[in-house]
Amino acid sequence: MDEALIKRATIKNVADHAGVSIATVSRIVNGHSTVGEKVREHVTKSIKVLKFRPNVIGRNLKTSRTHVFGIVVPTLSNPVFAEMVGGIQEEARLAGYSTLVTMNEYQEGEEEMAVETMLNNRVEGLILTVADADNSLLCDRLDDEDIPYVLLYNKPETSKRCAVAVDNVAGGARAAEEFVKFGHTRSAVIAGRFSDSDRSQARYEGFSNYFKSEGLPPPLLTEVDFSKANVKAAIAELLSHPNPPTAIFCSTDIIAISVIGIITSLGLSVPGDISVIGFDGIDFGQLIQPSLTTISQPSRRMGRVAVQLLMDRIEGGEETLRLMPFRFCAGESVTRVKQIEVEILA
Amino acid sequence: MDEALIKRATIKNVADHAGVSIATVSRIVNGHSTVGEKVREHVTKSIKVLKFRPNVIGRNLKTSRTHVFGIVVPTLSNPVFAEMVGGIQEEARLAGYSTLVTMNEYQEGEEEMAVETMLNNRVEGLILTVADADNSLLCDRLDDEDIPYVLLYNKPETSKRCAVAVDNVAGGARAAEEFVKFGHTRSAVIAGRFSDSDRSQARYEGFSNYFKSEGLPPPLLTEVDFSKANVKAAIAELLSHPNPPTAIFCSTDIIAISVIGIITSLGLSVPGDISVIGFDGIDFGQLIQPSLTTISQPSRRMGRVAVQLLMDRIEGGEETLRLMPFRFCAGESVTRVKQIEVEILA
DNA sequence: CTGAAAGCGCTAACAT
DNA sequence: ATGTTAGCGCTTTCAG
Repeated sequence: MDEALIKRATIKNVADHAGVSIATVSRIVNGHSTVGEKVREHVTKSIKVLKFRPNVIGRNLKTSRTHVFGIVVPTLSNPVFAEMVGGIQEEARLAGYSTLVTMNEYQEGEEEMAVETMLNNRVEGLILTVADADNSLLCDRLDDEDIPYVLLYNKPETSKRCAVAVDNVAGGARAAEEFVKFGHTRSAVIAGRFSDSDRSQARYEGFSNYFKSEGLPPPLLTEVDFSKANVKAAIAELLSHPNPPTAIFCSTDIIAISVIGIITSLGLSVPGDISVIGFDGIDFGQLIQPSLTTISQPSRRMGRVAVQLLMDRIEGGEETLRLMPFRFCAGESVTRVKQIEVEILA
Repeated sequence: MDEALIKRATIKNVADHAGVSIATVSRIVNGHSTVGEKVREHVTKSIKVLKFRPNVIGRNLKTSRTHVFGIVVPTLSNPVFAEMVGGIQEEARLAGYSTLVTMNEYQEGEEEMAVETMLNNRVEGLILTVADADNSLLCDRLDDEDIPYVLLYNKPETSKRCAVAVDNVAGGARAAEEFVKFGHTRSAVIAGRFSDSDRSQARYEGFSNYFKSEGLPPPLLTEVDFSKANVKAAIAELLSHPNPPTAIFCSTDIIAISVIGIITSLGLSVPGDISVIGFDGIDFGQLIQPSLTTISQPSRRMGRVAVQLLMDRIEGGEETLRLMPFRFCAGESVTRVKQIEVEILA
């Protein structure tokens, strides 16, 4: 439990080995100023021989910089987050930053500790997705301690926290518009728990409002966690209605894919009997049959933009919201409501 | 570009504020030895007031420990890796470790640099999945520099590198056995590029060998990268055969899901016309219709075990291979070969 | 029970 | 062009 850190050559070892001062070695390692050609060669050889690897910890302590960002996501098992982390890393690496990643699996407790650790490690900023952007203890503390951070996917409404997000309400409305365009009047929303995700709630609102504004009955709402059993029960419940919905909007693609699988396994057809729209735009949606119609977020790009915004922040930038465009992605999971349905209604 | 690190209270500030020495503060922060009750209270208050957060960098420099592991995976977009990273983090956190994660997107170049950065940051060990365990420049360097690491998913054959993996050959054979049991004789394998994945190759071998050992014709092999277009072409090619295969084994679930989608969209049925088996056991396989029959790896647990093994290593442990059991996961994507097929052959 | 002091590996003035 | 030196924030003997 003691000397886990591998014993490695220090800058002093190199200096001694090469017969120069540590300052010279430092200069060479960091490509600074001019160093005599001969000396440079000589020292470079010593570095090779001793397998010298500059100890970033020493440097960090001296310079008070770590070049590390922290990332906090609910889970990596949802590809939408995995993708965004990929984008973040791409951009961060370009800027010379590494990333400390943590997921909270939708448990607020873990989050606390993980962020604590990150802050103790002096990450220079954080990128995170929280349950509720306007009402987050974590963000409160970050604000209080003046830690630069940017939210990803969250779109704060009442607070003016820095964020990169799509307009979830508009996205939900877009889904509704599509259903209505195809003649659907009886709809349902299967959404992730509102208490776990402000996005889920916003998407529902946008969807619901559109139906209302068209004079159509409001959608039936079911909140679910991400277990399949849960979704199954929700579907069963919906189908037991005397006049079941012909269109289901899901707050995430994972739920939508699950819904399609369940409906199909029940001997019904998507979109033949029921049309489905998801939200996120994960790759899997395009792999399955029928392919998923969805409101697609540019996750990878959002990750990259978040890094840029975070770096701006650190430099004192003031931009607070970067709204990203979502894209309606037409798949095969939506179709015109059956004529017979229309007749029955008439 | 200069003072990105937030100015925070140091241990000295706390000491001054509380009117004690920094040694005392340190003791309290680390819960060491006995400290007078009054002093402790007083100092604790100062810590609160000044929002003191111990600077781990200083500690790391002093103690030569970082409590950080590095993780290198090909991609996070494949849930099998996302899941394993989840397992790693769970276990690592329990042991008081954080993790620096990097993905190489199957590009060897990025990997080099990322690992370099990790080593400079003095990670205490690495957990990685490489293209070819027995033939990896990265592992060579790690060996050379005596950096503790454990491979995950890779199962070294010729080298005795430390690894946590399932028996991919046996897994492939298990898939073949299932097909044969159901009367299939003409098979195909759609596998990830062997040059990208030694697992892919091993799974193919196991599958292929089983067929041969049963006196059946060897499977048709197609290597693909992870683009859908690629898989589509592979399927088209297979179906154009005069006597196309009735069973397809895919080296990963992602490929399998893609294959099922494509076959279905072609108007054929899985498993009605063609049976499919995947490998990995990702959640999505159970979400789709038909649910995927697959050789499932305990990814999350493997991640946890990898952490344990890595810690053993660091302590001087010698264990080199932890073989994990795969689980045959029966879905709905496999069925008995059609009688008519059998007749045609007869 | 508490304080003084050395030093982890490195960078960046400041000398020369 | 190169060397000297003072810390960065912390832990940890060693004294008292």
